Amino acid sequence: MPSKLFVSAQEVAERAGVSRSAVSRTFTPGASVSADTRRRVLEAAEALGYHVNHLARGLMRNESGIVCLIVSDVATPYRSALLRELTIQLQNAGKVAMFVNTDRSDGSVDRALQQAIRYRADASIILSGLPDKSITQLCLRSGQRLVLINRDDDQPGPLKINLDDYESGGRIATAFVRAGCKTLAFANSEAGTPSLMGRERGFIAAATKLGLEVVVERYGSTGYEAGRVLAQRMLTRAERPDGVFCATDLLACGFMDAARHQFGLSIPDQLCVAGFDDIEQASWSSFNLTTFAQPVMAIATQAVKWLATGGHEDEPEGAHSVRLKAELIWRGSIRKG
Amino acid sequence: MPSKLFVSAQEVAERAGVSRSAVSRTFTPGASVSADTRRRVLEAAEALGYHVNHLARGLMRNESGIVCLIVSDVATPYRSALLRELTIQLQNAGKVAMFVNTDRSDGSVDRALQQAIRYRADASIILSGLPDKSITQLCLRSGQRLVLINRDDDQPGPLKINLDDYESGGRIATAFVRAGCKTLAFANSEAGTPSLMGRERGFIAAATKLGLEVVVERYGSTGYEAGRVLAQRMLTRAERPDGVFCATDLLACGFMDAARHQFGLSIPDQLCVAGFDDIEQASWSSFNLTTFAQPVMAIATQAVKWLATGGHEDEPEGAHSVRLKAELIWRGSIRKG
DNA sequence: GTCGCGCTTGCAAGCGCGTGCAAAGCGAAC
DNA sequence: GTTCGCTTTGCACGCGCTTGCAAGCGCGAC
Repeated sequence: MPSKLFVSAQEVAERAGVSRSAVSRTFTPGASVSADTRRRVLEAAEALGYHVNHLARGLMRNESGIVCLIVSDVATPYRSALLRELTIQLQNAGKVAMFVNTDRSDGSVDRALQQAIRYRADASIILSGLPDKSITQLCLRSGQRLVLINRDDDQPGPLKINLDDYESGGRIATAFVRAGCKTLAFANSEAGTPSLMGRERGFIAAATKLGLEVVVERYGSTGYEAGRVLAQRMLTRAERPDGVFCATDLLACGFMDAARHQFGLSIPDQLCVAGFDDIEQASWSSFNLTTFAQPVMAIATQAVKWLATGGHEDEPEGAHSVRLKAELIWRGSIRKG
Repeated sequence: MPSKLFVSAQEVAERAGVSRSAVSRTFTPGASVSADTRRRVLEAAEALGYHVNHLARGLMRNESGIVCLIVSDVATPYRSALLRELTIQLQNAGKVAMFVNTDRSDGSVDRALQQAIRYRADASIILSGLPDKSITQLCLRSGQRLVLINRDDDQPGPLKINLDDYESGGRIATAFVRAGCKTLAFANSEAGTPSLMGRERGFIAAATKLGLEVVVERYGSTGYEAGRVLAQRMLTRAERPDGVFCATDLLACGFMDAARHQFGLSIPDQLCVAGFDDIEQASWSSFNLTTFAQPVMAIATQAVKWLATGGHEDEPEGAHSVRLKAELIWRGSIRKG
């Protein structure tokens, strides 16, 4: 099957009339090669279609240039947006992204991390789930860096990037009160991740401080369908809420669609809604959703920067954790105060 | 920095009291190892946290297990759905996905393919753009398989997966006529890819055959905003179209939103709309869009199957090209005939 | 006891590359 | 002409792994 193999540095060396090390050095930034040999090597390489074998290089340098992205639900707007930003910035930093899909099953993330280890990835970025402690230990012992995004794990070593979910919950509660809402509600999924729960707790805390109670309902995933179901449940209550904070934009979209088309409610006149993530659909005029923007770019920048600098072990403990601010994007789903 | 390295087969061999080859064979399916040594090796490996180095294995076997996915606009619903399916199926086939983002710039795809070559990927799957002929030649010469999805290139060698775009255009034209539409229109982007143009040509051909003219307007990308602009242009015409086929669902979403919220039109009573892709949003009740479903699963299956079988060179030429059918999903954006 | 067969196992070569080390080349200073 | 210092170059080793080959082993048949 492998009829013609790839061309090796040896062949380039022969064609250029130099030694193999000269070829190697030509493609190693900072190595000592005269301008003349470099030119001859490059010509030969071009003619033969030579490309450095990064598998072999990774073997020698003990640094593969691979960064493993571990994600579930890639097809989701927020996830794919973050993925996009991460891969672009990784590419700019000279790394290449390896992509591993996870599902909800036990050990799924662990298997993904093992894949990363097998390919000697320089680092892994985890966007979903949480790996077993023994695996992360293995990664760190092996010299592999780890980044946890919105995962809120407490073990030392990995870089942890989180948002101010709790504070955001508070800010939006205030906005609802200003808009004159009397009955608040929080629509959450059953996933129970720290970010979702943070938003919930912050929202409830601020609302009670402002003298209002919050009805909380949790159901299903963080997707559109779950939002519809939550609307079903909440809008048939005796005391119908008139200000609903949905834990994600997708939930909010489902919620709004059900509220309008099934319950005939007008937004924001009869019902105020807010979401979280600022996915593209939130800006569509069918939704025009007031929401918090995930600082996707900043998240990616932080992650890549930490990887590029090698993530020094000796830096203060606090530096392993970053908290970013989610910006409130005002649109039309909440009445003006 | 690399304080503790990864554990190697040598160390496992020493701990298990066997030779290094025995370790290697234990992790090579089909190799000859006695049950006893296998057990001892596995125990030692477990204790030490050993994982086969796939860089080194790839070097020997001349088969890295890496498949490179080359995509632009990952954050788009259709693209991310396809990406998801591909990665899942690749994982199930024992491969791992390497992800390279491209942009609109010249040579972007070529650079991506070079990355694939550097990592000695077993194959590359191209979802966006079209590489230079010289690069694809290099890939094929190097023994790297190539899959082009919806790209419609004519050079031999790569597997080409396409849809029946032309026929789909025809089918939807008939549907519009049955719904009693009098003035048809096609809303396209300026991208001009073969798939988009195929839909356009098929739609026009069928419509003229049915005795109707088609207004064609092209603008911008294939996204939501372009759809709004297209609506702006088309719905202000003297002869306003009452049946519009949008080249993609995102265009359709933008078009519908503008038609409703800006022009106060009711869909499907005053205006029938159809799209293409069947992204998740098409099923949302705000849109309830009649559209063609990309056979995402079938596309991925075909691609992975071809890679798994090694894509024999000696098979008949026709086998290098696959045409799949886009299923028409009936929803509520076209009146019943 | 001997032979032959089949299964295991270790040896050693080599995949393509980076890099330390020493030799070579070269120019300037004496 | 000799010496010194710097840059360039080739050699050879090793990264962690697979695999052909031949030796080792156990066992039944003769």
